[in-house]
Amino acid sequence: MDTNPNRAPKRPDGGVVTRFAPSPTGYMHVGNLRTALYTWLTARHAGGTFILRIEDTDQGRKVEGAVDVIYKTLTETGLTWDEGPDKPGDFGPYVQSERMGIFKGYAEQLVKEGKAYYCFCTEERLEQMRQAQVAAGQAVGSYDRHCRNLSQEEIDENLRNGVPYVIRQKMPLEGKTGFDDLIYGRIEVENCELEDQVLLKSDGMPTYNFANVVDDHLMGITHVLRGNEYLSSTPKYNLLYEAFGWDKPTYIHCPPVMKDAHQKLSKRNGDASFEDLVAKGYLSDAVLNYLLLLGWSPEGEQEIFSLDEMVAAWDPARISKSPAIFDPLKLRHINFEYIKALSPEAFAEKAKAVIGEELLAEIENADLLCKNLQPRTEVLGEIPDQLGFIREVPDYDNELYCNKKMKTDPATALEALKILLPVLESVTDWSPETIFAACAEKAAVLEKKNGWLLYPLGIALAGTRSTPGGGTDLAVILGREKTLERVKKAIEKLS
RNA sequence: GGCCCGGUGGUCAAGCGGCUAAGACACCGCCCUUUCACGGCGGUAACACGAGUUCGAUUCUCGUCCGGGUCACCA
Repeated sequence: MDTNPNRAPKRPDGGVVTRFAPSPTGYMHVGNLRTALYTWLTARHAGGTFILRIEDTDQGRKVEGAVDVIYKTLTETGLTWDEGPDKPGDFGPYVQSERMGIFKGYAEQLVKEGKAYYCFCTEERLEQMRQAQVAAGQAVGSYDRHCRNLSQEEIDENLRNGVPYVIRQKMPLEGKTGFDDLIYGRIEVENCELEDQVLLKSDGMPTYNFANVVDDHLMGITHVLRGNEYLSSTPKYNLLYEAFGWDKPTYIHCPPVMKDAHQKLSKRNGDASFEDLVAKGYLSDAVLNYLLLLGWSPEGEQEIFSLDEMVAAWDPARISKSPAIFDPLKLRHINFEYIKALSPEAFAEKAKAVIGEELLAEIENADLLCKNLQPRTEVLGEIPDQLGFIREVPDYDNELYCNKKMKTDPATALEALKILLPVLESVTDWSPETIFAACAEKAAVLEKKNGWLLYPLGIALAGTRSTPGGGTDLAVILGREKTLERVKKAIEKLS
């Protein structure tokens, strides 16, 4: 294995290279998606390279088709990647499980240089050590560096005898280690707080932290975006870069997306996945737009951003330091903005898909319905809730006819409907304009407000106060036959 | 517990020594109107607390409190 870092392919200097490195768990939860977005934006804003690396070394939770979910989500949201498992570049492989062979050499290089050492401690010894620490009232968890100063003879003998070992990094014993984070600024820790971390496990595989540093370096990553739970381990990352003499990346740690003040948003907490939101009728662009604003703010007042506008406006330094609670209500609103911006045709297509063939068949004028639905729809999946009246008029109380502003009550409604029935029957061209004109004309003759006549029509036709359209629109949506039939029934009910 | 990070209205947030402390969502009211919405206009509501620095602190420093993260041969 060639472990000479100078032999690894190098990217041209100056370009920003970022990477999104999800583990394939079978879903994309919105916190991850937000990280992907921020990472992508950081690359795109700088005209750099965005890499997709799959971290699939978590043997415990392999899920079939999980990688496809990642591809699908990124594709659907427009977060295109330049290199990835399906887009080989010069810095692959891009699936971590296929990279397992390259780490041992790097770890051994550090041993040779005296920056790391073989540790032959057994699980039992480590356990005893911890118990002793507890007994002594010391802080638990830190390795006592027993093998750090083994003699060369001891080491050689152990190796000869095939004693299992791990490779640990030698941490400095004194002083401080710090790093600069683009969001959090300078962060320093005492080196004595740092454990001699394991780089290579006894099975020859790298630990996550080690693999990450090596992979990021080999892939030429210049900006590392990740959750701020890594803030405490970043000094160790830096020490590793220093041990190898590699250039350190710019760190950009993002605060978490929360479910409430105490818990992170997670798969366990229910509908935190992108797929679920889309299934409920949120537009993928809207979800992405909401996520953009959850933990980041632009310089101006703009809130709705196309992908291109995001790229132009992006400034990672404006990422917030504190956690952000995911607010479904705000998401609804953003989604609503996107729905309103849809062309009537585009909306109708989406709406009809949700309504379904069966119900559609009972609607006389679906386009008019959709036109009325568009400004009343925040989430596509909730459209059917507004359509209960189409099949049949629900049971309702005649008190529904009371409306102060329209000056109506059951008595006036009966009067109005009786007047309306012949008017409607006489309409030959069953269009919204004609029907409304006929009704309005009648109202004028009666010297009543339109609402006095038409509010009762809406109740008669739908049996509910809130409907996608006024009385005359409902008449068109339901069709002539149903309309006349329902008006007659309502008159009976009121009589 | 040690170490690290955070703390502006209910939520997202602007602010980066001097402001009547933006804006958005939500909520309330009014207008528009053939219902409900959309839209328009207006309103309620915040700098966790205590010291210090300063002529002056939401902005800087320290402490307290609260919240989160992290302390594996897991990723």
